[in-house]
Amino acid sequence: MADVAEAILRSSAIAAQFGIWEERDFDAGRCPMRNVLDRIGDKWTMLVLMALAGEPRRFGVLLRMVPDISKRMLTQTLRLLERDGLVTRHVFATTPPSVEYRLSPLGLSALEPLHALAQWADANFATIRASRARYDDGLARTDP
Amino acid sequence: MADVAEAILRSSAIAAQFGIWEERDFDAGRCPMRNVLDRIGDKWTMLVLMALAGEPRRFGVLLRMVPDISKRMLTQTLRLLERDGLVTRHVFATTPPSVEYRLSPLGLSALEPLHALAQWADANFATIRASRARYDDGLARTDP
DNA sequence: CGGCATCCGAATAGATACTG
DNA sequence: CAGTATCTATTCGGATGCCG
Repeated sequence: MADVAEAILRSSAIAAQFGIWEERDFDAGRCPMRNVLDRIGDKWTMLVLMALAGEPRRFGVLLRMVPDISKRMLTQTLRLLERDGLVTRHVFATTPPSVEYRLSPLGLSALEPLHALAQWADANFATIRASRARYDDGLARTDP
Repeated sequence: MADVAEAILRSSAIAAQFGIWEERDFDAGRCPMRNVLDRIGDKWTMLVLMALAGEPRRFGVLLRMVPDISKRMLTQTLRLLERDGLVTRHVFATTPPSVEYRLSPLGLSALEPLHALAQWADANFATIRASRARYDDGLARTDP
């Protein structure tokens, strides 16, 4: 029961947050949530952050760790993370050159909410899949 | 200092999570995080969830609350949320018909990690903007 | 009021080839 | 090794019009 009460409180907090953002209008440039989601919500960012969570990684290592990502997309993702200050880039002037990427303190701090989200996703994915199956089945039966 | 240690712990947990998901391969259909991010990471889902946080809302109300969303996108977003079981749809056979959407218990539970993410976004957005400005400025100066 | 169908331009991302 | 450049296929989303 306590968690229901907490959920209600949270929903009020979210609703209030929505109100605040609404007043400042939701212009993508100024809304923090839209900005953050635009970044971590894309196809690869979250996987790259996770791959960097344990220790710094070199470009080629990341390329092999993150499944199916292309060099083009990995470069772009890393550049955007670097631009936002979540990741730092260190070039070692060896031959052949090697470049290491690591999470900044800011990037590390982002792992907290992202981990919470990951936990929720893991805990509720089965339920969601079941709901999808029911929904799709319902549609399928009414159609033919 | 304690929070640094916690951050390290979290990063290990994330790295471990990555390893688990990696083994089961990250196929979009089977990876919980990719599924969840594919949903809440799109342009409108988060805003719709926030608009529904406080109380149930009718379609037309949502259309006015969420800035710049079109009927097409609102319908699509609500359908996907309904399919995943985060939102329930209630039709009232009045004339003209009215349809109410509300968060399910599952949807309510999702607000917790999302709220954490929203807090992080709000707290760190200024830092991120500053980082972007520095980065862009650095690029601008080296170019011409 | 609450949708669905269609069209079309814009944005995304994969494939491929080339470079210091 | 760590990128960059270019081209193209696909996806996304806005606009519009129609319906119960």
